[in-house]
Amino acid sequence: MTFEDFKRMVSVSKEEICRKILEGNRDKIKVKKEKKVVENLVKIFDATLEISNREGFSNMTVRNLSKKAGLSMGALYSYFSNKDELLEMIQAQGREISRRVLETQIGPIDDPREKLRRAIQSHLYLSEAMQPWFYFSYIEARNLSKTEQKKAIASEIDSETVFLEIIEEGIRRGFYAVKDITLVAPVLKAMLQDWYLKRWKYKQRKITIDQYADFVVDFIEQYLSK
Amino acid sequence: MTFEDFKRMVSVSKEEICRKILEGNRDKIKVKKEKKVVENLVKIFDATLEISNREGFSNMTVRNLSKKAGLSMGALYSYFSNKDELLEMIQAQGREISRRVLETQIGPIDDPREKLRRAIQSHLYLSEAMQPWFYFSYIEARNLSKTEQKKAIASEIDSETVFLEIIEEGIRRGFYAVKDITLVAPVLKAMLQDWYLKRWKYKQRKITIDQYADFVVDFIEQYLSK
DNA sequence: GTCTATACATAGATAGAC
DNA sequence: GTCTATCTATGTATAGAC
Repeated sequence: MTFEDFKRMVSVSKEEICRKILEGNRDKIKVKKEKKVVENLVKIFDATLEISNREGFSNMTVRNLSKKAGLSMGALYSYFSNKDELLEMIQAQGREISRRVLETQIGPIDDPREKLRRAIQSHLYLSEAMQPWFYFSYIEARNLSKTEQKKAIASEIDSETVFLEIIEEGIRRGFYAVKDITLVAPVLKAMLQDWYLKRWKYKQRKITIDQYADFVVDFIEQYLSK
Repeated sequence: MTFEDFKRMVSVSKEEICRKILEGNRDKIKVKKEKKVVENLVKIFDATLEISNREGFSNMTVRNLSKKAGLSMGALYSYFSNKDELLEMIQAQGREISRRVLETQIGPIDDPREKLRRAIQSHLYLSEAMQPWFYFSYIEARNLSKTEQKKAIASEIDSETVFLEIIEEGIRRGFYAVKDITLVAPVLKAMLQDWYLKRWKYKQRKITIDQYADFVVDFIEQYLSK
């Protein structure tokens, strides 16, 4: 599967995402016309991600957001009741999509080696297709409330566990060498995150997503091979 | 060399660091008594790092800082002329110390394999000894002015180049396999950074710094080995 | 549903007494 | 060298007209 195939398969269009956000937040959003809501949510999240990823969420004023999104301040507050709620909505949706996509991508695969490759690839592809969301989620997690921070941490641990279990299965089935793998999943996560955290670096050096994916897979497999 | 040896060798005490900051900023700091300055700078940076690493630099108010540092707001402004300058001072000092320590630690070593190991170890040890500084520098780099951001990027590239050149030398001298190493240094950096960015994770799992260092060295060497 | 106008709080920064 | 008091700008959030 290429990156283009991936984008077609998983529905990560802005409208799609905003429709899901609406579903999960009917109580918080005051406006009732579904079409209108989705339309405006796209504007709001686009603007929020753009401003925040440039100058930080706490430096983004609602006035700035209003201007960039093309909605008045009053109108904005019909879609969220305060700034923190806006932050939470984006974070929650990011987690939800990650979990779902990863699950559907690797669920059916049996061979642990193939499964590991696809898990790495899917993770990178998804973070590429939704780069602003992933960057935002990582960087702004610190601005969440204590309870929401716990959810972010749980999500990180969760996706790490997915990798760990694939590797353990690979060892059990004799595909990988028997060795201490405590730190493999954590550093693998770090490598995957670096792709969207340091986009500037890889762009500048003209590294494609497939080159990066191949490298990470190769790197990990060398370590796990007997 | 153990972590304890390292801390004794390189002078990374708060006073030491603040004395260096004073040297580089005599023009910006209005107070003249050297002893007093160092004493207060320690309080100011301690408080800044503590508050910022918890809730972000932009969410830290000068009032909060004043309270935590035990100095009035008026007094604070004798040590920096505005909040951004405070940010820059910390960042500049972090870069300077990193560069210097890394250089002195690996400078004299000849064998590329030994050099690579020491570079990884020193980098981790330093980031451990100065964890709040490193965390702050990474996270708050985005709040710097465009010119200062360029310096931060240059510093990242610079330390990456150190690793790259050691590895190239290792290949030339026949210690490592001849293969494409374009992405080795970037992901190595990502792994080193993860240690101070996700302190909570490694602490919780009781991973020691030496365990982590050994793993990263092993991981990289497996990949580079013929 | 969306706007404008505004209330109210809190931010960064400084002046002038001590 | 340090403090308190205060200025001014800007922040979030809402009320009420359209």
